[in-house]
Amino acid sequence: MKGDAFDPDCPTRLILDRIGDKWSVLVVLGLTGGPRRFTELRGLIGGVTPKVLTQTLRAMERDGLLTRTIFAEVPPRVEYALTPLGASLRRPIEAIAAWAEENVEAVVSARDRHDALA
Amino acid sequence: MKGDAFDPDCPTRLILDRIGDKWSVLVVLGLTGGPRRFTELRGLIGGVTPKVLTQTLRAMERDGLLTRTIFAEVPPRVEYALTPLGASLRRPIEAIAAWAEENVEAVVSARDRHDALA
DNA sequence: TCCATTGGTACCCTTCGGAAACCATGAAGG
DNA sequence: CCTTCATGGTTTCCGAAGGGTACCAATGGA
Repeated sequence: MKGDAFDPDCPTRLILDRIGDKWSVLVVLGLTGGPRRFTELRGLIGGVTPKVLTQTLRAMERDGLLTRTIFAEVPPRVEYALTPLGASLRRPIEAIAAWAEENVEAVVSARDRHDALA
Repeated sequence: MKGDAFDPDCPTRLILDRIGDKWSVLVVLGLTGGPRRFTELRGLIGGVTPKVLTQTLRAMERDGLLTRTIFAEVPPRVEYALTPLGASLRRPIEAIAAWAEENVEAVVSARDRHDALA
């Protein structure tokens, strides 16, 4: 931690913005079990619309986090798979997810307590 | 990882959304060295506007991640400090930040390569 | 009297995320 | 020959959220 993440022009911020996208996090988690097709991912990740999923996947492909492979078949088949770079994100992301699961209750009760005296 | 983070109604998603807020991450990092005042944080975190910083701090207070202490002085003084719950977020957040710093170069070069053939 | 400091608000505008509808391809079925 | 179906998106529209700038209240000090 060199602290330069505070500088808005530091590229590290750029990464935080990408990870800050909740869908990217879920895509990484969704692809940990191996390659998946568009519709598969769409079903796996509840609540994502096709437009936003496309945007997310394109951006992650652009950043080298995953590959997009088109098979010239009918009906069309497109597979998404994590690159080694994308796979290396799993560990920190799972750390966040684990924290979330452990502390959901504390956060929710804090929120309820706060709302109670509002 | 129970996998229920994929369920949009799972409270874990709620946490991911909060962490997904890039400003929250930077606030946690900014408060690791001890309590700070509003203007201090504002200066430390480059590029944040007062409105958004206020929103972020209020939401984090609501969720029990930090405390907001007002001193009845003139000029007014307000200190923000991490709660134990908020402090426990440091470890996973620093893991993400470390990943970002290690892999910034790879991501940026992937992006450049992609843009080159566009 | 006028100014400076602090911790915000109020206002406005641009952008982004989300919902719903639509589309091109081509094999398969009738 | 015409229709149907599946896939992997795209297009359009809308409301909400993000962000920039200006401003404010309180009070001590010059």
